[in-house]
Amino acid sequence: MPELDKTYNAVQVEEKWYRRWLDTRAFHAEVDRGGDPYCIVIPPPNVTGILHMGHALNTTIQDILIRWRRMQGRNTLWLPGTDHAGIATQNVVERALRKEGKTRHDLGREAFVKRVWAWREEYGNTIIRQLKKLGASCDWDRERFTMDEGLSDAVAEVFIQLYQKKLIYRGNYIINWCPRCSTALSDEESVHVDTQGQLYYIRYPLKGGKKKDAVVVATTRPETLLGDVAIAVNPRDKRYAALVGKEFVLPLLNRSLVVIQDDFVDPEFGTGAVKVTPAHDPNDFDMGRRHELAPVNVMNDDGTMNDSAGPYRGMDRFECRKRIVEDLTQAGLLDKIVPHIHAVGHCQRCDTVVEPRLSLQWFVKMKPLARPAIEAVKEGRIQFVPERWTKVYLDWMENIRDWCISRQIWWGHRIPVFYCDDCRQEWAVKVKPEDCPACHSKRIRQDEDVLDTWFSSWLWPFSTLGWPAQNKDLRFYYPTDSLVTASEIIFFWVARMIMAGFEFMGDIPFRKVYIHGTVRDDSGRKMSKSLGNSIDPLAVIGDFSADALRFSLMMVTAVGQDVFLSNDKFEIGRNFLTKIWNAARFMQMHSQSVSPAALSVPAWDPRRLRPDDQHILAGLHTTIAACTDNLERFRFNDVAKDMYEFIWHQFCDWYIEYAKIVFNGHDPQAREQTLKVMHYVFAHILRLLHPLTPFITEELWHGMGYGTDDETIIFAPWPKHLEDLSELGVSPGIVAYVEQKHDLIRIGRTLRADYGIAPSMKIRYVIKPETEEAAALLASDRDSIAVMLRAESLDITVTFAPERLMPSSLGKLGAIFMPIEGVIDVAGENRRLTEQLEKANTALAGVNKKLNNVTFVQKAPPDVIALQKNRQQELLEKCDKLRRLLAVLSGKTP
RNA sequence: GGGCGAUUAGCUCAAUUGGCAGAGCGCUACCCUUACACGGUAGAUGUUACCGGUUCAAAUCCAGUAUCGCCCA
Repeated sequence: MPELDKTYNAVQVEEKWYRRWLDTRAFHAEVDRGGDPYCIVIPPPNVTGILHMGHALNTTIQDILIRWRRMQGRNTLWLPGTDHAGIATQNVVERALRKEGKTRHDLGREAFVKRVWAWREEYGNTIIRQLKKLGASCDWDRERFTMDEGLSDAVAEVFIQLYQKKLIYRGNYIINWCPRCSTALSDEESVHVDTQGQLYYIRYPLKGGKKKDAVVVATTRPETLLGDVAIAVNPRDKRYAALVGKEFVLPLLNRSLVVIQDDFVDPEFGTGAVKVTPAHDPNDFDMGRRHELAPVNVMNDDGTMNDSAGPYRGMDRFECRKRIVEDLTQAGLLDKIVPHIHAVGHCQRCDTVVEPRLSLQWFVKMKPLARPAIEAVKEGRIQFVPERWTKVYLDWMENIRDWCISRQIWWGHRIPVFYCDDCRQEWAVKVKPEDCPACHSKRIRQDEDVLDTWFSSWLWPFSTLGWPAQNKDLRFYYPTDSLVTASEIIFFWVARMIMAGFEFMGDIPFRKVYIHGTVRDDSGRKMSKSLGNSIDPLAVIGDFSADALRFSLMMVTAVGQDVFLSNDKFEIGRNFLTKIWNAARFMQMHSQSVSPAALSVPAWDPRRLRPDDQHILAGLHTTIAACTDNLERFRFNDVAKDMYEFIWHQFCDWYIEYAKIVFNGHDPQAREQTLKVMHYVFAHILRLLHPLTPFITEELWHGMGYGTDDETIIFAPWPKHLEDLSELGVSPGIVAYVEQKHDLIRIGRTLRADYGIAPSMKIRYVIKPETEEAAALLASDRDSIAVMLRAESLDITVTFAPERLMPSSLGKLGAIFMPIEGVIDVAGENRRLTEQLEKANTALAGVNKKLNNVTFVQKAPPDVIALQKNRQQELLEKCDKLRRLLAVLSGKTP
C-alpha cells in the first residue's frame, strides 16, 4: 500500500473522490435492488440561490442520514432538485433587463419567459454544483426542477382536481399586494415587522353640524381615508351610542359617512371610533361585508392613487400620506399625532411595504385539506423532532386560512383556466383547447396569472417520483422517510406537503420532520447578505475542507437549536481530521508485516488480549451503540461528540500510546495481536465516521487497504454493536481495571507536575496496590505504566512502607509514591494531601447526611441507596489512607 | 396582544427517568518525547438568571419575576 502523505491534502482528495463517486454512480438508487426503502427529498433550493450556511447545515444533516442508512443496507434514495422561485427569479431577470433599459413589457410575455429559461440554463445550476462540493450523495440522475415537464403536469393535474372539487375558487378578497413586484402574495409571504409609525387622530365633522361636533378616529394610514365608507364603534361603547346612525363628513372629499356598530371595534384602541375602509384593510373588509357597504378602492397596482382618490390621483401612496396630513392640518381636522409601534407587512422577496388591497384572485379552500393532516400529526404517524414544533404546526393548521395562489407575474405555472369571451364559459384543462367546449367559439383566452411557487413545492415528495403516473418508483419510495428543514418553512412547505400527501396520495408524505436551527453569526444575528455577516461555505471548504465544515457544523449544532458560527469554529473539524490522518500514518508505519485487509475483522486470539486491547474494544462498542442510537434520534451533535471523544481521547491518547510500547518491544506475537486489534478498531472508526466526514474516511479506507480499488466505504456495512463482548475476548472487570489504571497514571503525572519535575527527567515511582488482585494486574502491566509515567523504574509492592518523606497520592487501585532525591517540601506536601482529605471529607459528610436521613433511606429507590453506601465505603477508606499518608509525612509511624 | 423557546465555566453548549453539574474553544504552566505544535502533559474557572413551592433529593417538576430570541395577530 502506498505511503500516506505527510499532510492531508483535503482539497485534492475531496475532488478526487467526488468525481469517482459520480463516475461510478455510487449514489444512484434502483427499486430493483430491493431492501427496505429509505427516501429523503431535498428541500429544493431556489434556482436563484447560492449556497449559504443554512444550506450547508441542511445538506450535511440529510447526507449523514442518507449515508448512514445506505450503510445499514437500506435501499436509499436522496432525491435532489431546485425550485423555480417565481417572484425571485423574475426579479433577477427583470433587473438584468433594466440594465439594458428594458422592462418585461417591452419583451412581451412569451419572449420574457424564454429569457428566464435562458437565464436558468446558464445560472440555475450554481447551487447544485455547490451542493456537490459539500459531498452530498444525492441521486443526481433524478434531479428535478419544479418547472420541468413532469412537475408541470403534476401541478396542472392538481389544480384541475381541486378546481373540480370546488376546493379552488376565484373571488374578490383583500389580499397582500406588493406594489413593487406588482403581484398578490399569500399571508405567509407578507412578513410582519414591528415598525415605529404614527397614530393620526382625525376629526370627522358632523354633517350639517357645528365645527366642534365631530367624531375623532385614529388611523396609522391616513391616506386610506379616501376609501372610507363608514365610521364604526363598539355596540357596548356608551360614549358613542348617541352617534349611531348619524352622518359625518369625510374630510377632504366631503363624502358623507354613517356611524355603524360592530363588535370588532376595540373601544380601547385610539378613540374607540374607527374609520371603515373595506378595500384597504382585511378587518374593514369583513366589517364592510357584514354591513353591506360597497368598498372604494383608491389605489392602482403600483401603489399610486387612482381616480377615486380625487385630487390625490396619481400620487404615490406615501407622498399622498404626507399631503393628506398637511391638508388635514390646514383644515384644522388633525387633532394630534402619537408615536405608535405596529406590525407592518413587508414583501418577503423585496421588502416593500405590503398594501392590503381588494383584488380578484384564486384561492385554495384549506379547511377540508387540513383535517387529515391534523389527524396524522396528532396520532403520531408524522412526528416532529424536536417535538415542540408539533404545537406550532397544529396551531397554524387549526386556524388555517384560505391560500391565495395566484400571482400576477409571468414566470411560473400558468393557471390552466380558460374563459370564453362569447358565452362566458370558464373551465380548467391541462392542454390549451382549440375552442370553447360549450359554444365552440374561438374567442377563448387563458387566465393571465401564474401559480404561487409553493403550489408546485407542496407536491414535491410525490411529483418528483413521477406522479400522476403510477410507476414503481412512486410505489416503492413513497412515503418518504425523513424531511429535514428549517422552522421558517413549516407553514410554507411542510404543512402543505402533508395536506397534499393525503389529498393526492392518500397517505403521509414522510414519517419524521427534523427541524434544525437557524445559522447565526457570533453575536446571534441571522446571517444575511444585507448585514454582510455571512460566512461563505465555499470559502470554508477552500480553507478547511468540506469534511471539516461538516464535522464542525455538527459539533457546534445542538439539537434543534440555532447555530452560532464564526470562522474559528471550523478549526475544530480541521484539527480533528489532521488527528485522524496522523493516527492512520502511525498505524501504517508499523503495519509493514501484516496485511490490513485481513485485519478489519476480529482475527486475534481472544485469550491473549492485553487489558488495553480489551478496554479499547469495549470503548468502541459503547461508541457504536451510542452513535447508532443518537442517529436514530437525530442527535447529530452527540454523534460528533461521541466520535471525537472516542477517537481523540481514547484511541489516540491512550491506545496508540500503549501500542507504541508494544511496537517498541521485542514480542512479535504481541505486536501482531495489537496491530489486529488496532486495525479492527480503526476500520470501525472509519465506518462510523463516514456519514459525517465522507471524504477522509474513503481516502483512508483505501489508504489503509481496508477495501479493494473497486470498492467504496459508501457501501461498507454499518458497525454492529455487540452486547456481549466475551467472544472478542473482553471481560468487563478488566475494562474497569484499565479505567482505574488511567486514573493512577494521571495521579502519578500530577505528582510530577506539582513538584515541577521536567517531563524529560526520568524518575522512580512506587505503587502500593490496594489488593493482591490489583497487584497482579498492575505487575503484568508494569512496563506500559512505567512508560506512561516516564518513569526510570517502577516498583509495585503491596507491602511498601516509605522509609522517608516522599510525595504520594491515592487512586482506587492503590497509592502511588514518588521517591525523589533532595529536600521535600513538607509543608507543600502536607497542604496537598490535606486538600485531598478535605475534599474527601466534604464528600463523605454529604453522603453521611443522606444516609443518616431516615426519610431518604425509607423513600429513595434501593439502587440509589446502594450507590450512596458504596460511595460512603470508598470515601471512608480514602480518608483513612490519606490520614495515614499524612501521618508518614509528619514523621509518625502509621 | 397571544404562543413558543432560551437563560448552566470567559465564549458556545451538554447533562437521557429528578439521584456525584460536564465537554469543546479560550486561558495558565511546562514540553519541538519517534503519528500529530492543526500536537502532548498538567492546571484554574460554577450562588445552574431571580424569587417562592413540591420532594428524602431540583439545573431538571410547579407558580411567579426579569432579560433575550423566534413565531403568530
